[in-house]
Amino acid sequence: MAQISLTFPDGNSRHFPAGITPSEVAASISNSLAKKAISAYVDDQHWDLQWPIQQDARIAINTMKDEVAANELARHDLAHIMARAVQEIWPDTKVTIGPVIENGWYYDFDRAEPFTPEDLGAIEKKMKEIINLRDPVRTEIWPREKAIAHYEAGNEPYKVELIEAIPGTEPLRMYWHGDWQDLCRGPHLQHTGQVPADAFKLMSVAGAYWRGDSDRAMLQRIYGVAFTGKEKLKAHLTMLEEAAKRDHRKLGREMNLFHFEEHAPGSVFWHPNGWHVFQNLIAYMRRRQDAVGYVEVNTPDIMDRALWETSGHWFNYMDNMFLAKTHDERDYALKPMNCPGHMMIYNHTLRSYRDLPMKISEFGKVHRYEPSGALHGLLRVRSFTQDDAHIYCTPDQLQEECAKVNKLILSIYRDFGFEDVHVKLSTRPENRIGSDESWDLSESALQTTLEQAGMSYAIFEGEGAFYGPKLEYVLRDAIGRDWQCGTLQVDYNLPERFGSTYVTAAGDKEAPVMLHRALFGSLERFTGILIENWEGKLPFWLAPRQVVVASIISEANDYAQKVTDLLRAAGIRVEADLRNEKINYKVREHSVSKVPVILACGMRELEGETVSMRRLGSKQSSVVSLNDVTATLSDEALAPDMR
RNA sequence: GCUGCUGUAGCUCAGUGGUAGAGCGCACCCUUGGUAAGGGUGAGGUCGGGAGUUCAAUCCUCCCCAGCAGCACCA
Repeated sequence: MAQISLTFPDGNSRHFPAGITPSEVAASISNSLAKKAISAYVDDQHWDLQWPIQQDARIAINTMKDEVAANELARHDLAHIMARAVQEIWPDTKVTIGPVIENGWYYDFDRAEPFTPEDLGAIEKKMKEIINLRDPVRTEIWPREKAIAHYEAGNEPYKVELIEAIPGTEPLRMYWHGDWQDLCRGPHLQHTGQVPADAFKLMSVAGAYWRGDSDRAMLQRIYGVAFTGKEKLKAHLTMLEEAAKRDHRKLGREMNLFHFEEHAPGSVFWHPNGWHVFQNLIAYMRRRQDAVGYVEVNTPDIMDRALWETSGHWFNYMDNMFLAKTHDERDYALKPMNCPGHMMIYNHTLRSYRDLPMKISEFGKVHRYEPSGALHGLLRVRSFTQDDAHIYCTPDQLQEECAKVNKLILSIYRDFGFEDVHVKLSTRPENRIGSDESWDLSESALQTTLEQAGMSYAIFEGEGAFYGPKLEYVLRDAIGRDWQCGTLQVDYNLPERFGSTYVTAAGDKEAPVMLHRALFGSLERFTGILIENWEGKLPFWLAPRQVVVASIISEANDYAQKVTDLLRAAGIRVEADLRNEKINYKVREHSVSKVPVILACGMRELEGETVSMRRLGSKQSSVVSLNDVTATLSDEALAPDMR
């Protein structure tokens, strides 16, 4: 029999007969390892204990102590166990797919009746019964015809479709958990009793399209989470509760920042506090852009159909546009993007190569009719303000301009505490315009930018815009959902559509390359992300109310007012709280509304010309002399770029 | 847009086929209290909108709107 060589993590190799399984390998090492083994990594591939190994490989045997492997297996087995439970309770249910995801798994079912929250409890109970059976898990490779015939006989059309989509060269693997069978890549545990019966929970049920296609059937997806121990499950659930507390929609209400109305779905009513943050962000960005040579413009919100036809939006973006009918004979539309307006400004005069690169920025409010189900607080709205800019440059300048934008965006994110930013590079889609040479150029400009900056990034093949590739800078919300914020896109298309040119040194006319870029992305979304990131505890320079001066007894009211006036004169956003309330009450109220600094004034402070300063989140207060307090706080009140 | 759920006072939520309740907040009064809720009194609701069933609808049915979770979408 042929021999193979398996290399263990300690570097030692041993020979085994070809076709040996990890289970047998473990047994050859020790009885206890054989008992404890749950799976293996074979050349870094997660390998079922039952699968034979046919060639030389590196091997590592996993036990329950290998958390990554243990979680992956248990979650996968739980998906099967859940599907089995569902089919035992409701035999008419058709099964589809059930993959492992972060923290757990889901499984999509087709069933006429919706699952209710009570059903989840019943399913969980049934799952625990199945776990207690300690049913063995076994696997076989089946020929396609047999598998298809099996699922046709069992009236499981989704499985038949899945098999038909699998290339004929790939083996079809079947798994059994007891008598319940599923088509599955594996690997799995050895019996159902190995999954942590006390460390999983079914979380929710929601709709999901079959094969992710909105033209196809809507299935019911049940989500579950599972961990290697019940403490870890508990910690996860606690984390979710904590995350819910930093939801920007909740904090926005508590901090009186903004609200929404059903009369304007997806559009923000900014309250004074929230608008202050918003304007502060704009002021910051304006300074950052001014410092590197941008010029700011403003273009109309409503423009004629003809412009949108030229830009291509009228035919390509119509479904997402708000239209404005007027009493005259003209069709107008609210701008969904600022680019066409900037094209008008660029084209208004003859441009020279000496003018380039030209960086036109606008805090432009755009309107997009987003699908109702997509709306999500400040993070996905129908009207929003972009910190938009378009950079017109020569092809020779492209690389350098991309690098500058990338550098600027990272520097800005750092100012807001975002150190690790996920970057996606989306490349040419199938439906695109422009020559392959121009795509080569623009993709490489973006990729080179990231490489030179030493950044890690993910490539999304074919997900670029039809006119050019893009970089997307992604930030995470409180519960781990990703939101695209900044973007950098290369565009050869729009300058051509609008006939934009510049005069070269030789006196010829050539089309400029255009970069679209937004750094915050949307002021609305960025504000929402900031609120969640800081749990509402905005840094001093951004906080709408920076200081509240609270009197402790009414005799100190005049003094508290004097302190307030002093700080206000120094440019601090400050309010006096002279109400007839206890200091405990005032401290609590202003802490809840996230005021960064509370200055308490009683008789002691009055007599000593001091204040008692308490920072948000601190239990302690410190005595600061009146002379020092203004200087300390004025310094903190400066934005990071002004320090 | 799709599937499911939700919509009662400014907020968080209870409740009933006979037109409504709590806590917080708000107003007023008492209280002058030293760092996360002092006490009392009071005001406040077309029970998301429309239609239907009924002697009677906030409650049951249907349609619409909005929100929540997920999916799809996101130039």
